[in-house]
Amino acid sequence: MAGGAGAGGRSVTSRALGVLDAFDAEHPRLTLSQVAERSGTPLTTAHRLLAELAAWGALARRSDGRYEIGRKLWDLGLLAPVQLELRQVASPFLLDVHTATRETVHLAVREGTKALYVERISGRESVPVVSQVGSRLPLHATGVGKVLLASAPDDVVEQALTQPSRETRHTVVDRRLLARELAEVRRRGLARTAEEMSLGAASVAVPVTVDRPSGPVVVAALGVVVPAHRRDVGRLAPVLQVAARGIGRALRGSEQFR
Amino acid sequence: MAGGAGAGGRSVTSRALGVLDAFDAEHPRLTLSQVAERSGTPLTTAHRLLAELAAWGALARRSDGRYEIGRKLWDLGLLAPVQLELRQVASPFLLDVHTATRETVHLAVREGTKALYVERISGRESVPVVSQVGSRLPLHATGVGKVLLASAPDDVVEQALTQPSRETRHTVVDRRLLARELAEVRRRGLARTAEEMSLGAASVAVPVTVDRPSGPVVVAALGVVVPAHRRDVGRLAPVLQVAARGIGRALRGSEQFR
DNA sequence: CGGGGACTTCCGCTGAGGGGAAGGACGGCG
DNA sequence: CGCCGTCCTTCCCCTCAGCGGAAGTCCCCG
Repeated sequence: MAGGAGAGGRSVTSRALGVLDAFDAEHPRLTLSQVAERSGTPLTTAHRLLAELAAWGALARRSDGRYEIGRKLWDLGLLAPVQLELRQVASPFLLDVHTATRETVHLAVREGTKALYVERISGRESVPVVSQVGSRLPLHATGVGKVLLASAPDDVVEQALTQPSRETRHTVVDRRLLARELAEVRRRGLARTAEEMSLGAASVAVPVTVDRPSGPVVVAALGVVVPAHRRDVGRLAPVLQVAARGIGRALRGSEQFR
Repeated sequence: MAGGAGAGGRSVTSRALGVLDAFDAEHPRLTLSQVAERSGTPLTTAHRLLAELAAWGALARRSDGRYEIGRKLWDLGLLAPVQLELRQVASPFLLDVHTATRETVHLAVREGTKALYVERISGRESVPVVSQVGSRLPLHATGVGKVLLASAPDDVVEQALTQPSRETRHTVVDRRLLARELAEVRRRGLARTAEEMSLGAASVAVPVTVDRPSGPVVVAALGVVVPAHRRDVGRLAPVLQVAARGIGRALRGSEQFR
């Protein structure tokens, strides 16, 4: 093929994959020109690549001309063993928590300076929240995030406390305050937030810990999101802690998860 | 690029995607040579493509040399709006059914002559079953399958009843018998199976119906899987029916779902 | 009715990529 | 202990797949 020398310089098989990179959680449906722009691919090339990918089933083309991820990538994606073991082991426990609370339950792991939500259960009466399986949210503004941050290496904490994003008017962005909160989380083994990520929602989260020869390790965080006005938030902690301990126990002795 | 003239003749951007085709539910982890063989790609080429895909994050390479689907494809796959609306609307109802029964709950749609499982909830005490989100199981051997088949067009029924696969020794493979069962399913609005897909598991399923101007249309099937020895299977039907009706009602007025 | 933005089709030139060949790295066997 | 079979990796030359500029089509909007 020619031209490749142009801008960017993807080395990955042609630009095909670059085109897929244009799609993300904020941009799940794109028009031809959006894809071309976002991926830095010349329009003509993007046009052909999209057509090929669509023919293969990786993308689907809607009647309005927009492209979106298709069945084939969905299928392939489901085969990815992302935290597979953790999710399988934890799912029943999340259900238990949901049954007990009727609220939205989350399981997240730390990925860099983000909380990656790997499992989620949400009922009809639960508060609507942004998180979905696959979401990555900031560590400093969510319950599970604070729990994960509290056990993260210093350099990660350092990064996370540098210019924390303001998500709502309640987000704690003061470095000292956040540091103090983290200490508190470590001491109590429990994190709380109140409308720091989305208005109307509060959360409680606890660490999921596995005992290793070298000592206990936090491998995930388990949390519930409740309406901000709910007063009995304290009641939720014990339920979470029991579940988290159950998960930790169930994980022990199993393969590694990472 | 050269050689392309070889066997096969993929027209999709190089062979890169062909290589991904080698991965499926039965073969989620493959070695280089397996990929090469399964995709009909020369070993050398497969080697390079896998390396490129791995560098991009589409694939991950395990320490044992096997490749598996990586984080990137997982992310992309989650963006696919496969039955998105149906799943979002139905999830809370599945939770309700699970809460009431403590058994594995499934939501499936028909895809050709297969039942595609689009949502699933499974608790700790539930019977272990093969189905997962993304699984495709035969229509004639599962509860949700029978429900979907009962409302399928004639040619699909025709195909499904031709050489039905034998999954266990209890699978009904006799054409007349299956046809009679379908009639029964239509009449009662309810399907049952007993160890037809996996030993030890029985199931009950009902259709999820949406009222259209042209009349009611079955858009999905809702089912539970229970231990084969459980005697009160009849008790489950009402729960399912209430939930199915709830889903149908919630779906009405919303966009279409294919 | 004319201008502009978005999409589609064409096609010639070229360097990206196909894949044969050869070179490790194991591991089992005689 | 050396030989051979299997699997993975590296090299590199030749070729045509595919890049992308240009021109054409559609449709909306003023």
